[in-house]
Amino acid sequence: MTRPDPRQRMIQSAALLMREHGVEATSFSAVIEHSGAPRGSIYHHFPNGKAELVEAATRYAGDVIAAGLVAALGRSDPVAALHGFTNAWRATLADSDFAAGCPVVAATLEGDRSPAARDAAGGAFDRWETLLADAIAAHAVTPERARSLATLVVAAIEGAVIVARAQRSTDPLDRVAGELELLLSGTIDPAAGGSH
Amino acid sequence: MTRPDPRQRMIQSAALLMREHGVEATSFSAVIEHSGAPRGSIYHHFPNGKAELVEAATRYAGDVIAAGLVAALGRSDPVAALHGFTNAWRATLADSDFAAGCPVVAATLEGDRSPAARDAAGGAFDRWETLLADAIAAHAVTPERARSLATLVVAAIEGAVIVARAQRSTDPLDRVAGELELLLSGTIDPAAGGSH
DNA sequence: GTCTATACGAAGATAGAC
DNA sequence: GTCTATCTTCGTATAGAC
Repeated sequence: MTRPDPRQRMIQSAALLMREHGVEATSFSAVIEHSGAPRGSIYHHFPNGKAELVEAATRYAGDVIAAGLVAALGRSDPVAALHGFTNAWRATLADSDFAAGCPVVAATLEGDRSPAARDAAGGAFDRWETLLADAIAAHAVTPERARSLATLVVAAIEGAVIVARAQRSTDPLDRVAGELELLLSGTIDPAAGGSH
Repeated sequence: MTRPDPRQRMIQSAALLMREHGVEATSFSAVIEHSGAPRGSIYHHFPNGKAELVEAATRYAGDVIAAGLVAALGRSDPVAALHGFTNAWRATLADSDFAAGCPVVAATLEGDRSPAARDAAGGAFDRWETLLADAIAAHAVTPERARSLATLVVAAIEGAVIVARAQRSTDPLDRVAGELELLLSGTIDPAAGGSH
C-alpha cells in the first residue's frame, strides 16, 4: 500500500471536487488543498494546465465506473448488477447530503471550454453502454435492442441522480431503478447467457 | 408584440446562456451582452445579485417547459406528447451543435452556491413529473405506476440529452426515445382517458 | 432606471530560484 | 520536483452622479 504519487492524488481529488461543485468551481487551489499535493508542481504534472487535469479526472472517473460495471456484470446477471449500481448511487447521494453527482456529467456540461474532457466523457458513456449492452445481449436479446436498453439504463440513472440532487431525496432514483429493473427483467431471458 | 422589459430579457438570456455554458460561466457581462440590457440596472432589477438572477432563470425555464408539456399533453396522448418532446430536444441539440442542454439541470449541478436555484430546479422536475404522471394515470394505470413511469421519462430524457452532448450525436436520444415510447405504449391503455 | 468608476477577491498561468 | 512571487484577466458587488 504505497502512497500514490501527487499527480494521481490530484486527479482523484479533481474528480471528487468536480462531481460536487462542477468543473468551473474546481480550482487548482481547491485541488491542492484537497489532495495535499505540493503547490509548485501543478504545471509540472499538467503542462497544459487545468484542461489537462479535468480531462485526466474525467478519464479516471470513467475508468473507475467502468471497472465497477465489469466487476458487477461478471458476478451477476444484468438485473442484479443494475440493482447494485443504483444502491451505490443511493449511498453516494445520502453520504454527501445530495451534493455528489457524476464527474463525467459535470465534464459534459461544462465541456465547451474543455473539448478534450467532453470527448473523454463521451467515450466513458460509450464504454458503459457497450459493457451493459454486451451483458444484456447475452440473455437472448438482439444486439440492437440490447444497445438501446443499455443507453436507456445509463441515461436514466444519470438523469435520476440529477433529479435526486435537485429534490434532495433518493425517491426519484428509487422510482427509476424500479422501472428499469422491471423493464430489464421482463425483457431478458434469465436462462440464457448464464456463466454465473 | 411589445418588447419585453429588461428584467425579463435578462432572465431569458441567463437561461439560454446557462443551458450552454453552465451557471458559473454565465456572467453578468455575458447576460448584458446577450440581452442588450443596460449595464447599470443589474442590481436594480436583481438586488440579491447573481443568485437571484439564476433562480429567476431556473424558474422561468421550468415554467416554459411545463407550459410545453401542458400543451402537448392537452392535444395528444402521452406517447405522442413524448414523441414531440424528444423531437424538440433533437432540434435543440442539432441547432446548437450539441452545445445546448437543459437550464434546470445546469442549476442543479452548480446548485451548491445557489440553494434557491437548486430548489427551483427540484420544483420544476416535480411539476413535470406530476403533469406526466397525471396524463399517464388517465390511461388505466395506477397512480403509483404512473408516477414512477413519469419520473423515468423525465430522468431518461435529461440523461439522454447529456449523453448526446458528450457524444455529439442524437443517436443516444433516439435510442432512449424509442425505448420510452415502446414502454409507455405497452403499458398504458390507449382507449382510456381519451378526451382528445 | 441607468450611467461610470471602482473596490475587492480569485482564478489561471508564467518566471526564476532552489 | 517543488517553491515563491507575480502578471493578467475576470468575476461580483458597491458608490454615487445623472
